[in-house]
Amino acid sequence: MTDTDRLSIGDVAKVTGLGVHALRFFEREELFLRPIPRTAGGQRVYEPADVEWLLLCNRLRESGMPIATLKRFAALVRSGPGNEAERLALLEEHERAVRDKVAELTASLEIIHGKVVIYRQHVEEGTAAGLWSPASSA
Amino acid sequence: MTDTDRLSIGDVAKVTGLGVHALRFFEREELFLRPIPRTAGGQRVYEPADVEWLLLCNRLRESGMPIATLKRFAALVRSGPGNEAERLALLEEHERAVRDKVAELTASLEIIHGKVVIYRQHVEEGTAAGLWSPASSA
DNA sequence: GCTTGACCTAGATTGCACTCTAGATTTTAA
DNA sequence: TTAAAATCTAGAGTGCAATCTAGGTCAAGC
Repeated sequence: MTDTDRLSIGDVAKVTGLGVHALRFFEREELFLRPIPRTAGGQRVYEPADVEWLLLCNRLRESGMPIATLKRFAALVRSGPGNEAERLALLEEHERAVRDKVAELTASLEIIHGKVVIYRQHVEEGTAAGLWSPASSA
Repeated sequence: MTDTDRLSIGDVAKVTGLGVHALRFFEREELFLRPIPRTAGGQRVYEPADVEWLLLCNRLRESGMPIATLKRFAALVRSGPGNEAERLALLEEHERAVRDKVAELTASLEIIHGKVVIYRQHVEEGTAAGLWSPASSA
C-alpha cells in the first residue's frame, strides 16, 4: 500500500505503450477491472495491477480479440469468483481463433515464400526481359 | 480462347468469396492487372486469370497486406517485366511482416494457453469460491 | 506566485476496408 | 414477350478502434 506505486495516466501510457487517449477510451468502454480512482482534482490514479491487466489486454488485443470480447471478459473478471467456467470458455474460444489464424498465416507464408524464391532466382539470374516465363505473371 | 471461360461478376464473387461490391471496389482501386473488359451492355467480363490473381490477392490480404501495398504490387506487375527486384523487395518485406506476426501470435498463444490451463484446473477442481488464489485475478 | 506541462471532458474526426443504397439498365429464363 | 434476376454507376453509410480538438483545469518546479 505504498504511495510510490501510484501512477499517472502518462506513466501508464509509457509503460503499456497505449497512449493517453486510448487509456481514456478503455475506461469509457469499461475495459478496466475497477473504477479508476481520481485525485481531488479529478486526475486518474492507477496502480501496478491496472498496468498488469492492461498488458494482458494488449496481448489479447494484439492476438485479434475485439474490444467487445475483451469487454465481456473484463465484466466476468470484475464480477468476481463463480464464473470461471465462462471465462475459460471465452479464453478457449480465443485460443482456438488464434491457432486458426496462425495456421492461416502459415499457409499464406508458404505461398508468399514460394513467390519470393522464384523472384529471387529470377533477379539473381539477371533481370533481362524475356528470360523468364512464369506460369502466372505475378 | 474459349468463351466458356468468361465469368460474370457474380461468378467471380462465388469462386473468390469476395462479393460483388468488393470486386467493384477492387477495380476502382486499380487492384486488377488489366482493365476488366465489358459486354456491349457494360457488364464486366472476367477470365480465369483474373480469378487467380484475386486468389493471390486474398492470400496477401488475409496475411495482413494493406490495400495500398497490394495496389503498389499490382502496379508493378501491370507495368510488365523489368521491375522484378522491386516486386521481390515488396514480397520479402511482406514475408518478414507475416513471420513477425506469427511470432507475436505464438508468444501470445503461450500466455493465453497458460491462462486456459489454469482456469481449466480450477474449473475441474470445482468452482466453489475461495478455493483459488490466483496471483492476478484474471 | 507563476509558468509550464500534464491532465480533464465531450464530442468530432480519422483511416481502413468494405458494404450498401437508389435508381436505372441488361440479361436470363419461362 | 415479359417477368425476374443480375448488373450498372456514383456516392453515402458502416464498423472498428482509436485519435484528436477545443476549451479549459491541475500540479510541479523555479
